[in-house]
Amino acid sequence: MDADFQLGRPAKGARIVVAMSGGVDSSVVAALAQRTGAEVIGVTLRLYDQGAAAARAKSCCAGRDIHDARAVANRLGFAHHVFDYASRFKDSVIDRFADEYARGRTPVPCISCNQSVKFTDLLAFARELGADCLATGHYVRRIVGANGPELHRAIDPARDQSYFLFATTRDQLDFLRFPLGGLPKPAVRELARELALIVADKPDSQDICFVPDGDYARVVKQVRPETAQPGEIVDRDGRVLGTHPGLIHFTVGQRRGLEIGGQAEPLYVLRLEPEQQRVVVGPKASLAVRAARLDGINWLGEGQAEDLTVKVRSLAKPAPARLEGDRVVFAMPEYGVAPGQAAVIYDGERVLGGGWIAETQPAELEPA
RNA sequence: UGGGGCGUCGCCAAGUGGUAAGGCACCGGUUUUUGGUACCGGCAUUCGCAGGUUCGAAUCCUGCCGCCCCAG
Repeated sequence: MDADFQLGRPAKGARIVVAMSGGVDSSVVAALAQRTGAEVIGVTLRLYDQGAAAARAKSCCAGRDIHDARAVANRLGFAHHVFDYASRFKDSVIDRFADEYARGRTPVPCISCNQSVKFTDLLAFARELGADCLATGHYVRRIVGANGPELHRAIDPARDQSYFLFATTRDQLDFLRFPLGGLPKPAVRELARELALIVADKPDSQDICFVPDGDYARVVKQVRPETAQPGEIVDRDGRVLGTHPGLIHFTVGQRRGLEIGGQAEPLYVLRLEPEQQRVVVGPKASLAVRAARLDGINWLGEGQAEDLTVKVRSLAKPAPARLEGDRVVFAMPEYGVAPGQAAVIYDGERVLGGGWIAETQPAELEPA
């Protein structure tokens, strides 16, 4: 299996920098890069202090993973560098993550990370190294069209990571390569086994990489202790139904953790009110959203396309929608649309762009 | 201390003689490079307590305890 790194010139003499997390995917990317005959330079970033995270098998970019990345580079025989980006990562990802929760929003740290540390800092560094491109293990496709490189969803919808890459700029896309976007995950693992890479059977990463045990609220409290404010859980009419240990434990659409029993149907978080430290809850029907206003929009398309689809979460199938200025209007109601999350806009398989959800409009009129 | 009603899992609640529904909550799992959702599984040998009747009671009887309402 060979991958096209779209170098635009003979691979011999070209230089490919590979962002290596220490996982299977980016390790295979490095192997594929080397197969082209180009010079490969593996780069692994230390993103946060190890400590508890280091012991965690499913994390990325901590001690264990750095070791693994290096082992892969050694085995395949190319240069490998480790850089400490912990300070930058804290400013751009962790602090922002905590600040968003403090504002009653629900952040997507993986997008912040791609936006800043990976596609700004690391990418600039790769350019300084005189590289022809920066390759990553993201499951997404870069397809060169009439107007330059386009971003497309991965072949395998179950692995597609385009949601996390909506903020990629044209300039960044120009330099980036995603050789795995056209491959099914099993093939990647198979290749890793063939190459006897130490990471071939490593579990996929999941959850937030810098949260060692899934307890993200603890991390937020560490960074912003003032966010641990208890408050009331109220219904849409303001009736107090219970209390909560802090807004940071909740997100729009969330059902579990409210600890309110005796209801005929489940209650979901409808919105967070940071000024009052209140969690507003209601039945599922009240969760329906018909439109969302976006900010921080990044646009990779040319002009306006019809028949758009939009994803408001990474997994979900893209849902039919249309664009009205900075608003996305869904053809069918969406549920669990949280401010702070991303809305990513597609024309078929192609990523046209996206933005951060600033506010949403309920599909049903709330009783005044 | 006259009358009436009620007491079934953390909450709501079905069940009036045949051997404890269901919902919510909670817990576990599946899925997943964000949060969440969804789905699957678990969750009262026991029905306020103590006796009694019966082959058999949460369901009938007696007493006690607790709560609520009305009236004094």
